[in-house]
Amino acid sequence: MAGLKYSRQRESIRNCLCSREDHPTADMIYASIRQEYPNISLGTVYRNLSLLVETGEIRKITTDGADRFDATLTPHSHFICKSCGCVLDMMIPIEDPVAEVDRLWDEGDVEECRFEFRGVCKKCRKNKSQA
Amino acid sequence: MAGLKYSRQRESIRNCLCSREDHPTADMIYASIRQEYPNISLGTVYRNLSLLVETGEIRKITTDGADRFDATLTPHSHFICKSCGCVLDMMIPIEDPVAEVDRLWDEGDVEECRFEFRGVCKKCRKNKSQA
DNA sequence: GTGGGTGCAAATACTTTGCAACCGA
DNA sequence: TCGGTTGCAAAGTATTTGCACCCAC
Repeated sequence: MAGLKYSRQRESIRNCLCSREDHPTADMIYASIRQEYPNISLGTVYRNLSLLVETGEIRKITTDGADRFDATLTPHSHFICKSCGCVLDMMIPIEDPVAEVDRLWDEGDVEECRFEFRGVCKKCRKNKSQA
Repeated sequence: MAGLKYSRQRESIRNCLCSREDHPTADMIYASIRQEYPNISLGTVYRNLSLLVETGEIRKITTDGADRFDATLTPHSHFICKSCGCVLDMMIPIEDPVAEVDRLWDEGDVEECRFEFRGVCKKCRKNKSQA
């Protein structure tokens, strides 16, 4: 984990991710950063996102299609809209089942649990009822 | 959903998936079916897996890397090994939080919840301790 | 100066798709 | 026969990587 040098690009990616509420894909971040650094390359965005995931500064959310990234480290769940694909944070507290499951289950060391909810988001519901 | 005609290939894919305990990728299924039908193409495997997911006969599991498929429809959770990437079924009953969350949350209609556990599987734990 | 970081483009991994031939009802 | 299905290959999408140059320390 040593040998991490400062870079404007990485800093910018970090800031971008912290300042937005959605969970952008690498490409969305790329588009955003390009406004400040028109020469940044998509490869650099991917490289830095991977680095930040490794250091634990951000989280990667694997869904259908492109991966999404999240700078909110507070434990929370995600809601994935099956209609538009958006990802929403759910700060609703749900008792963490990790300890209990780790006790009951003999096949591996359980370290983390993610809840993933699927359904239709408010916007899509509204659009549907108008159509 | 009408107009689904029988095909040996689809039948074979269905059987393959039902007979194995792991959660194979399209490519693993392709390799397996090829022993019986050497001429089957990867495209056909993908097409049929999509069809079976649409009709609800199988489930798609999106993880890092290639998608995996699961013929077990009984509600259950998955354990994903961060070391070898294997996916294990966890039949441990966890109270379904969908209703409660749908009641509390105002941003969308919650229809489904998936628990996803991460950690290190038994095999990898063993290998690690031997090294 | 040195090693990590960058832009670029090529390569990779996974999945979808167009098309003509084929097959089940 | 008719329309769904297949094999093949090409295309598409998402991500990674090799390399020469650049910059922070």
